[in-house]
Amino acid sequence: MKTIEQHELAERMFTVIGAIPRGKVASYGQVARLAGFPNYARKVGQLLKHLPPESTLPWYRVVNSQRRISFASDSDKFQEQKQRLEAEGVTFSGTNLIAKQCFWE
DNA sequence: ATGATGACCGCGG
DNA sequence: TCCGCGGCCATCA
Repeated sequence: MKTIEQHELAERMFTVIGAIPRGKVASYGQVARLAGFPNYARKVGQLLKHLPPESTLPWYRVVNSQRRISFASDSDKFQEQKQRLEAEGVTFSGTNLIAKQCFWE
């Protein structure tokens, strides 16, 4: 993939993520597709991973296609993401499965 | 150059 | 629902 497109890819993916409404979630794959880069779900994760801590981007509204948080359930990151989502009204089942609150069906 | 590693995905069993 | 497997694509040792 060309370098110039890399920039476009990141820019568009951030735009898409920023468009996810409060209380709703979207999967990595969906973000990639809507950004115009199907098959780049892993890239989304890679970008969020390097996101600066002070970023205001709602990274926590991105979960995997199984409607689950992609961090180990015992990790701090998992707790943080879950807490942020619950603060917006997102509900989890006992097995940490997120209720059907996907932005894009 | 090559193989391992991810904040992944979809299909089966 | 829970696993395993193959496919996917960039990054790094």
